[in-house]
Amino acid sequence: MPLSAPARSNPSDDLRTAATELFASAGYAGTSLQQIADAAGYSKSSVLYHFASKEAILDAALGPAIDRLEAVLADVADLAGSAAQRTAFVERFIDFLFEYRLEVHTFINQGQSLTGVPVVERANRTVAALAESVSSDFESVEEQVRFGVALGGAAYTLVAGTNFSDADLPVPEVRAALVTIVSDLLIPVRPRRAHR
Amino acid sequence: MPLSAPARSNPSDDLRTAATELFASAGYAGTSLQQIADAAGYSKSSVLYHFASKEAILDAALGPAIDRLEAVLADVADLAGSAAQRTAFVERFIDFLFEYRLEVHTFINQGQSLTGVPVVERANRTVAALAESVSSDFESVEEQVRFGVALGGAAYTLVAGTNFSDADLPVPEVRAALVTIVSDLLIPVRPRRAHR
DNA sequence: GTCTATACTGTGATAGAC
DNA sequence: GTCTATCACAGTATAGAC
Repeated sequence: MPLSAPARSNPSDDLRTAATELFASAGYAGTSLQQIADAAGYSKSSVLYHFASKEAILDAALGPAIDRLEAVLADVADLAGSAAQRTAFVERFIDFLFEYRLEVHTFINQGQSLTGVPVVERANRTVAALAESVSSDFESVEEQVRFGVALGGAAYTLVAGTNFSDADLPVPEVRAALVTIVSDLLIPVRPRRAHR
Repeated sequence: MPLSAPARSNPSDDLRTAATELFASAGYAGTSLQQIADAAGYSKSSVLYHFASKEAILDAALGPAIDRLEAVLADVADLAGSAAQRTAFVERFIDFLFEYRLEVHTFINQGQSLTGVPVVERANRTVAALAESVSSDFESVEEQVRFGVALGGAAYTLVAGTNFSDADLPVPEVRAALVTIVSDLLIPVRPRRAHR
């Protein structure tokens, strides 16, 4: 590997990036190998040289996000304690959503229709572990629903850009608002946070 | 029309129902006319006798839900006032989500990838009107994010059944929990609701 | 590593028999 | 109204030239 290597990514990364964007915007079933090839500037066959199949591309697209979520999870596995620790966890989780919003979008919106695909099953397991970490046992239905609304709502908000939402909100403010809202939703004993 | 007509629906309804379920579970792009035909017990050509195109089936699948949401919207158009009125609106909205959860699922999860499809654009306009009705002008980013989390979170929770959620929660309790949670999220001046 | 050419299957949609 | 047969095309994937 030459020291003065150009900044350009390798073909696999180009293809993975293009596929990640297309899977989020047009859906996995709605994206063809030809579209991925065109977006990355290769031929359809080149795509299948770098990846064994379309499913392998999905694997490469979602894998890093799951790795990152597992890392976040490992960091906070032991802390179930103070409110400050929980807030720190929420912040890290929201940051994860921002960093991997395309992958989260794909999982949230299409995970159900991709049941049985190994990488999606792995993601399901990781999210289940996350749920257990947040509330080691859901004591009430409302608590469980709160978790679902917080996760689904936050993930959806981050990604609803081109939908009915007016979109183009300032990122720092959205992040702060989400931290507040998700914290409120997840922390059962809720000392009111000052906001505004 | 004979008075003693059997309870069985007409073919168009059978096909529309089958398509609604398949669009929600496998996605619009992931559902073929053959699958719809098989599910309803007809041939592929019969499907295209009752509907001019695949897009026309999507139209028929989503249309009634949009009609219903518009009705809910019309009922509460004038009331922007008391907290009790807002709670009544939230209850009606949650009931709408339950009644049309398959259609809402399809719209929420795939609306973005179906940009340009007339029925989806119509749904986008209706939801935009809903947003304006709830908060005629979003005064802060947090308020706007709250709306997104409430809508996306509630809709997602109702539908996440086969996903990471353990599912199979009792409907009445989920409904009550959602009313509480969404009310908390949407009502800016928040006198704390007692729960549990 | 990248391409063209090709195989094969499934797609949405049409024509026409019954 | 429902079907079989057929169409043109796009889908994933493979083979082989360069």
